[in-house]
Amino acid sequence: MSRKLLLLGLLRQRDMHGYELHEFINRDLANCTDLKKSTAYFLLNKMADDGWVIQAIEQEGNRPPRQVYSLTPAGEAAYQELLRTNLATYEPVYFPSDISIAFLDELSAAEGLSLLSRRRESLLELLEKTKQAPMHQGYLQWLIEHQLRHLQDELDWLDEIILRLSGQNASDPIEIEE
Amino acid sequence: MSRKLLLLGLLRQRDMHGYELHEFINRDLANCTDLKKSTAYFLLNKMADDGWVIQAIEQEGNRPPRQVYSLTPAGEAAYQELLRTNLATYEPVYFPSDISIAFLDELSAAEGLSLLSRRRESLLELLEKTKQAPMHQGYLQWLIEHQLRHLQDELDWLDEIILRLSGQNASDPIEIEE
DNA sequence: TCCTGATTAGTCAAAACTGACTAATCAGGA
DNA sequence: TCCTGATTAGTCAGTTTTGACTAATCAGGA
Repeated sequence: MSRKLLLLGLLRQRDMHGYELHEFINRDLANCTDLKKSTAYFLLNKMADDGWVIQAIEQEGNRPPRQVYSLTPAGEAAYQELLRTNLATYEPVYFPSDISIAFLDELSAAEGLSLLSRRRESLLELLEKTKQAPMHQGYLQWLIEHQLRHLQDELDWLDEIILRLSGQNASDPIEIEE
Repeated sequence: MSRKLLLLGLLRQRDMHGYELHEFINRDLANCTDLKKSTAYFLLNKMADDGWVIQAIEQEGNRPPRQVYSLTPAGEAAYQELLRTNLATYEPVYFPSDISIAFLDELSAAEGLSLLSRRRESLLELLEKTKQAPMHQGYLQWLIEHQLRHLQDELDWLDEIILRLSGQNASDPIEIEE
């Protein structure tokens, strides 16, 4: 749903072809969503079937022809509705990397710590990459700021559980807090 | 990947049938992952095909027979590997609810604020529900704690952007920060 | 006893998503 | 000029995920 909203919102600003949409999203919005090329095409086709967008064939110079998409009135209406629904609801997110935390007691504290420090590396790398993200106009910048805050919070949390684990002997019973 | 790890990890503790697995995950781990029933069955079948688990037919009383799953040695090996990979990497998450933020300039500040306050309601509700989550043993509790911290951070962020938006007149140009 | 609605335990077709592949064109150096 | 590797613009078959449905059994009250 949010992916469709994104595509519609971008097409609303100006007509684009599929590849261009995908390029923009993957270069400039990589830290906000991950939309694979084939998914973008799939959604565009679906929205064309539903009459939300129309495809026009455009030929530029010698290059092979390409599909340029633009919003229809129905697409504009869908956009308005999706925008409001998305704004008004909070979609929960889950942390796939948390699952292994649940099974930490299968490992020695030493191995757990060593693996988690590799996770820390990988998180740090992501944080740095996000900091390098190009500046955006207007509210787009907020998305990056949000992700940045989130990654910082994640780092804090990871350090916290590394600390807890460090204070524990492998054979000690696990302490459960109230 | 993390879903398979979860199923394997649970089956490792004791044999279960599909419905039981799904029940446990949806009741006790609802704030850590969302695994639909049909997805659980799909994954279990796949893992059976791959020789990670075996199905045994169990009949209890008069009830219709059901498939009980248990780990094979190959499943145990897969579990060990998935556990370490999952622990050692940080999987990024994206916020589907952020997409509409990017298009906030399409709305008047008043309408944006009203929609965001409904979002705040929905987030608050989720936060309360998560606080009500039953206590868990050992590291499982950490997952809930993580989700709780995260939701609290999300609330802080939401309040921050509501504040920023409140200070803005609908017709003012958008301020971009350094 | 019979009926009703909740619980248990799934199945299945359809929808959504992805990775791997194709094929053209262009830029640049040998 | 010709060759090579990068860029552009997709397609498509396969995988993953889901919602809607089925069908049995059980608990409890009328």
